[in-house]
Amino acid sequence: MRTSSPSHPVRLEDVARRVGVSASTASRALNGLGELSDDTRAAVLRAARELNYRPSRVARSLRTRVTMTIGLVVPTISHPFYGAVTHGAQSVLDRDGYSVVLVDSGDDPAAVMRAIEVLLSHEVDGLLVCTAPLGGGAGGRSLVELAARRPCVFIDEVAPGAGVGDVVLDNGVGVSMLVDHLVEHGHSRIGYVGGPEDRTSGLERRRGFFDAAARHRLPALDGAVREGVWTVGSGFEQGACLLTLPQPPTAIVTASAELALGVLAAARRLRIRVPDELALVCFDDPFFAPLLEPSLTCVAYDTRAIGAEGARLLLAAIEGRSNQASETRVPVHLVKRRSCGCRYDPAFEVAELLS
Amino acid sequence: MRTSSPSHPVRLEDVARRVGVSASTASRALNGLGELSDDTRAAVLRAARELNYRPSRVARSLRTRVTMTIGLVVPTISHPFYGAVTHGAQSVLDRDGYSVVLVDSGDDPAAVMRAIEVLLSHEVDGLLVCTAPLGGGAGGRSLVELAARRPCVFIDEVAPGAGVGDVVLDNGVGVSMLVDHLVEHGHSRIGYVGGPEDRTSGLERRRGFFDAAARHRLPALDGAVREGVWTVGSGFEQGACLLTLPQPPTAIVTASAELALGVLAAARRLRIRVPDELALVCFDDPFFAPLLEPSLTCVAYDTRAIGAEGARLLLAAIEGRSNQASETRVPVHLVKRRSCGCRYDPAFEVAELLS
DNA sequence: CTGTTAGCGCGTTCAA
DNA sequence: TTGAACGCGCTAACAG
Repeated sequence: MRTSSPSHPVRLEDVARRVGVSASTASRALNGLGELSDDTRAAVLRAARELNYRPSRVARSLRTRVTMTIGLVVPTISHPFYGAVTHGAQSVLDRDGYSVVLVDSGDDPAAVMRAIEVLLSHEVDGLLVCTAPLGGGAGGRSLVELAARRPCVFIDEVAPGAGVGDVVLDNGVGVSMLVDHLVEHGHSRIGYVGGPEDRTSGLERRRGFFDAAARHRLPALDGAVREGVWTVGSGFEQGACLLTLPQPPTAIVTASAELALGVLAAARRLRIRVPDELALVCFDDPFFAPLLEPSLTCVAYDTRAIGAEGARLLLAAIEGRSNQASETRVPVHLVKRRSCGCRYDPAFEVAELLS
Repeated sequence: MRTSSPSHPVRLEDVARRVGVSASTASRALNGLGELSDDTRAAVLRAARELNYRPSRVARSLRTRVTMTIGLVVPTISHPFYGAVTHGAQSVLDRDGYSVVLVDSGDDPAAVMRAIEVLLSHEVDGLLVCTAPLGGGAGGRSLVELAARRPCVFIDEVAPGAGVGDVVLDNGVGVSMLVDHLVEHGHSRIGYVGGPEDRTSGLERRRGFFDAAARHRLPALDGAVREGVWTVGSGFEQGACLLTLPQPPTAIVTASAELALGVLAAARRLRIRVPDELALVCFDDPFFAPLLEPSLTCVAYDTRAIGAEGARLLLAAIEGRSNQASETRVPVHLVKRRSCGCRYDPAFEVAELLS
């Protein structure tokens, strides 16, 4: 049985009375505003500390129309990518006194909408959205409208015309690096396993593959560019298809780590040795990549920086420091290990683990 | 340049005026309270929809002293464990209309305190804390005080005397299962690599190891029980120590997946074959465990269920349905793969991947 | 430099 | 069944 203790045991008025000043003076002292004598200010601060005064944020928010909260929408917080994005964003926001209201919406566009609605109803000062249907569709329109109610930054997703900016990985460049490297190893029959193409990352990575293939004038292989979902199981299925083709590719690029794991499993099942009979490389650099057998050659990037940069963009817009929408591309780089056919430096291997 | 649009374009009063009733009547209609005629209620609801009315949660919160938010404190949101806990908690809370305010505090007790302070200042209705110094210390006391201001459930941490409950893994049972299984394989020289023992999981897992070792009357090996931190690098270091002992163990239990990966790397570096020369098993079942070479025998559990159960406990306390603190233990189970020396069923292997 | 007043938007008395 | 009045706790406008 809980005793119904008041949520605000000590109010500003209590502090003021204790010192013998008005509430507005106490408010000024605590917020460091206005001009007032040093001794009353000190007295108020002391009284506040003695009484263990904590301002009510909701009362303050009602008055100032500022909640000091940011809404964050992610499709799957349990995925390390979004976890790291969240970490990066949260640390930047926290430094500026903002708190994060998190909604794990899943991928369904309708759920994303509901998530944004909920966040707006909490009167968040801004929105960080890590998933969104691409513009143009029915969902796209209303998303634009929703996002217009508050400053909004899209992460890992370009949303032309909506929001105050977006921060996206250099998807095309990353996949190009992977293809280039396979070509350096002498491959020309290269397959690709991608993700859903209704979203930026799936779309841009596949485009990156086609661009690189065209640049190197690689032969177009029948059925060697496949689209799956972002899971190990899907990678296994698509990989098995690719590897049982009449003329299977000698190398495969995947659009994510999970897809690569699936392809690796498929190769093992078919007794195809990696990298001797099949080179395998992927976008994403999971922390266990050096420990796979063979260790996985990857395109790596700073996931936390994505969230941090998104948060910075958003804060700039909220605080009026930014005037126009901006698109930030986060750089990626190639990490050569053994699955591509490279020899792996044992010293580097250990260094990677200890980092 | 942002136009300073009012954050609440349409207020309850606007809806009321449109229908021609008082604000209090409109409030009653929208909240389904009081007794009022069906037609006015319908008219109010329609007007609210037409005007696209959204109640101001902060105004409501100021009045009702309920914010419909729950504070969640995690040490590292980018770790899949806390990501999954968050996912589980969020989905349960969302179903009941609560939103999650997330703070990624890190491990430092002082930072955890600050996180809780921030959440309390936002007047969250309850707290879910995934990390906490064990009671007794200086931090323990003030934590108890902090947690007393709002219903609080501890996750993955027992906090005797604080909060309305906790939900914790069956740590001891899990480690016992691992030891039992190694003994079945004929091992008696078993080493252990654990995590920091200032927290529940590190402590209980090590105790579980000692209990199981005593039960099986295993010989006590000098320096074969080691304490590290929860990283791959630490596992590597501790594993290397263990494996270069004059009489190294023939099997190693680790308290986490990261530690196991480190030990695996150390074994490879020392050219010790797993499982032929060293059996290796661990607490935690990461999704890539089946794809390691050899695939890793683990203690698995439902991570999301931990968060979900914590949320349920908290909601029960908030809504007054629960009367006393309760401790929930989440069951664990053994997943046999190849690193322990078992033969791995290929059919099972594929089934695991596709799940 | 300080006090008084008013009101953010809502829910909940009390009275009709 | 409905309306008028009040106040949650705070900050901003205006006076002094």
